[in-house]
Amino acid sequence: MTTPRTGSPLALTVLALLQYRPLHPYGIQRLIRQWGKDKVVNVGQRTSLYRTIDRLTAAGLIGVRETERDQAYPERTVYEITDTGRAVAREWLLDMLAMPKQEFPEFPAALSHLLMLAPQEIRDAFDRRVGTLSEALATLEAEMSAESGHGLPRITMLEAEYLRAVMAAELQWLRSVTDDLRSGNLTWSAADLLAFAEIPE
Amino acid sequence: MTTPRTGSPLALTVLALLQYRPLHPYGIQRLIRQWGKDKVVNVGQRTSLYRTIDRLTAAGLIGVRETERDQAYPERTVYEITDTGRAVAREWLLDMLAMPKQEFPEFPAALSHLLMLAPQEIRDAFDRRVGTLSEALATLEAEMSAESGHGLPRITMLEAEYLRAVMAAELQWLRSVTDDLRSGNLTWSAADLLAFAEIPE
DNA sequence: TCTCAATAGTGTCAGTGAGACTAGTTTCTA
DNA sequence: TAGAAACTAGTCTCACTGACACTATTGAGA
Repeated sequence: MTTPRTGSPLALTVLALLQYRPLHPYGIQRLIRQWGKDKVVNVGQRTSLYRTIDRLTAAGLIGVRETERDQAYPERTVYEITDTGRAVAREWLLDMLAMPKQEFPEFPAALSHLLMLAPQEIRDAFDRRVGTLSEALATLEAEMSAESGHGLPRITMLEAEYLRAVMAAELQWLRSVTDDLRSGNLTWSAADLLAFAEIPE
Repeated sequence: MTTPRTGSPLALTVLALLQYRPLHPYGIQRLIRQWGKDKVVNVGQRTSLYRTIDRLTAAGLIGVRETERDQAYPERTVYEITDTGRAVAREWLLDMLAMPKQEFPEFPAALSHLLMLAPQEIRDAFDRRVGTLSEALATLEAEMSAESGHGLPRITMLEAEYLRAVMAAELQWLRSVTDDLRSGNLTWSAADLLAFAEIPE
């Protein structure tokens, strides 16, 4: 009956959706996709969804509404949120908004080992990254203008705005670095390497 | 003997450090901290480090050099990288650089549920986030200028540059949103909420 | 008619993250 | 100088995530 220490994105989303109305797991998954929230929570792995639901149930944050049988599909358990669930969701949300969490995305980690590669290889890799990243940015912006054209208020698109801001920053940084690599503005020598590799024991 | 499908930041870092010289696990951990790489790989949890080392050993990417006994401390197993390890590290690195990975940080997920909160609560939460985030940015910039003053070449600070670019973008976005919230430029009504909540079944 | 996609759920494994626990050693300090 | 704190070095468990595969049924399209 203890509430999980930290609300994961998926757990928060489940609680949030159940505040609109009771749903069965598959319905939650569909709704996440329909509302485009699959950009910010990973619902591709249904295992996680079912496990999350189990945990939330065990913690008393959600409960079983009914078990319906559509005589066509497997049994579907419909869940609803509890009062505790409503309160906890608010707490989690406030916490996740106010306190930045140290996360460890893989790109900066990779960046810190560039010395393993030749300059040419780095350029090629960065070029490829710029390519896929700018495509993704274009897609995102298309979706955003489609949605706003559809009359959706801005408050429902803040997460997309944020993603756009961060992606744009990454792209801009990448482009400036590739420029510097190409122009010879960013070079390093074997001597640098050795100096850096002076390992204190 | 199969190489793990995907190289985690930590696994890559272990391989990278062992290219400079053989090390024991604790030495790896210290080196990560000394070189400031603990900003981009999570080495706080030593469990992961030991497990990663076991996996790399099982995969033949690293091997046991020797087992030394300093008669003071527990036994220390010293590992060294293998030729396969060197090759795999390069592959992983190129892959991680070139192909952006879909990751799911919690902040955008939280953003997508702002409708659960009152405008005032959102403002407060954002203000707190701006506070801690700008402190973190200041710290990072201080470290960067210290390092560059210390004569370290730019190539060794690219990950810090990247982090700074992304953090700055997040801060700028946050500030613009809080401004809009305060100025009344970003509002929403119960009607918006209902329209948004029209759930197709 | 056959295949494919969608519906709905289960299972297994690898890996990460947080934390506690053991146990010896050096260093600071009251 | 005794005791506290911090460092060295490693183990263990638990909770959670992510990837992938498997079972079954149904409806739609080629």
